[in-house]
Amino acid sequence: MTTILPRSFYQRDDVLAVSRELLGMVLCSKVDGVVTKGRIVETEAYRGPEDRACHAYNDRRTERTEVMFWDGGVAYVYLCYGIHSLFNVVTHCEGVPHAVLVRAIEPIEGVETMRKRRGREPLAGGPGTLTQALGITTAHNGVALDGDLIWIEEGQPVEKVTTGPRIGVDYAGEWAEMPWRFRVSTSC
DNA sequence: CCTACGATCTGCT
DNA sequence: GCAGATCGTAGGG
Repeated sequence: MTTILPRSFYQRDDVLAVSRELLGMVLCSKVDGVVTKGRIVETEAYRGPEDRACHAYNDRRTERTEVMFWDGGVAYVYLCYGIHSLFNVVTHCEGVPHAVLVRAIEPIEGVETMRKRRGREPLAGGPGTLTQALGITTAHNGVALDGDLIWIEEGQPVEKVTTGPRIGVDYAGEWAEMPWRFRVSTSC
């Protein structure tokens, strides 16, 4: 018996808590009739409008960032470097652009399909590779996370979490130093 | 309309 | 360790 995270999980006002608590949860997709799943092991929180590293910094509301302003519980998928689709979970309520970037997962189900989609290692150890493994593209931008395309299931509790600054946001000044990156600790 | 650049990955050194 | 790939956005003219 598996439990799918309800929209209320995402709609809370603390994006840092959601980011941390997503560790250990299971990100699932159904694409081309195939279900693939992976355990979330790394996330980053983005807290617009005050967070300069966030696309929606200073309430910048455009066609791309629009989804971040929606009510929590939908997917924000955008293209990075013209190549990679990056998957985020939108949190908080309508009008507040908070989101959590999923940076890495550990394959659980549909591993052969992931191998086929990727064609190389690592299977899903980065934000751009995990979307490829799960078949997630920008076509999924705005889809509900309690639907049957993309959803997140409750997983095993996480033992230990390490935090640190977010990756690739050096341009964001003091905001780049915020310890808003969360990882499942590999050490004992 | 036009141009600069990015929440990355890969292959080669 | 580093540069090139590659194209949708955003912002300025």
